[in-house]
Amino acid sequence: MKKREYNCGLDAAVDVVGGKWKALILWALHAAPRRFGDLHRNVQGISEKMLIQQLREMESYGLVHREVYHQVPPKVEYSLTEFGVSLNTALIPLGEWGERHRATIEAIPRD
Amino acid sequence: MKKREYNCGLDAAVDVVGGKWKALILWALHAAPRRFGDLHRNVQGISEKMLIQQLREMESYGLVHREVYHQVPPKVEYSLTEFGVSLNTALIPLGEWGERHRATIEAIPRD
DNA sequence: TCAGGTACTTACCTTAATCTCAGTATCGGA
DNA sequence: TCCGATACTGAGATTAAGGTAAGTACCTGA
Repeated sequence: MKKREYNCGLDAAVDVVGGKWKALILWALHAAPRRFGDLHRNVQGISEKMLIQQLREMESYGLVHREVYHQVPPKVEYSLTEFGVSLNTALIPLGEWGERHRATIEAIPRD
Repeated sequence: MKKREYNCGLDAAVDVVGGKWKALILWALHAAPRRFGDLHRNVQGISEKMLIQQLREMESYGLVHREVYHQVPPKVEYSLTEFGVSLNTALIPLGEWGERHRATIEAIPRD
């Protein structure tokens, strides 16, 4: 996130959820809390570094809660806060749109 | 857009609408077709180069229609296609979420 | 003592996104 | 002939995002 002032709500929302991974991570957390390794397996293609970086950012935004269990080997669970749930809910129609038009989107030529 | 294959609909949608400007341009077009200069004035902070670049991209995705009027000085109008309208509609809840939590989002510390 | 499992952390590098700023094309009218 | 209006276009630089690979820390149980 770069800006502090926005022209409209969508501007602000895209700034929060933009980037390659945030929406996917949010999505992966929608059903239940997940451990770090679990998320790593679930969000395909993400590196450990990126995963943590994004989780930390979202934690600082108040979207995600981080729960540490003091065990060895360590266990850390991530879950959505209420704020995170509300964002996830707002993303549902966009996800459905993407699902509905997936073939079209994948067929768009790029170079 | 970089990818050709997605894990879920949201993944695809974020790839389409991601970046700093696309959602805002889409939004600016929701009410009516607009001329280039009009858009430029309406999407605050965007440079001419970025505006065209994004419009062309969205045109190639089939989201935006470009209508040229052969006049001097030139007149070009951009409007949403049906596909663009459907995406815009899917973005409404996200826009509302951003509006509702705008103050919270603006208050997030960044560095 | 030492390997194993989990969750990070760090340094460094590559690529992609965005910005700045100057320039082009067209034609009607002063 | 030259200016103004509009819609671009391009070079070059800067900034941000993302990736790779190796290393750390902890305790447990063999």
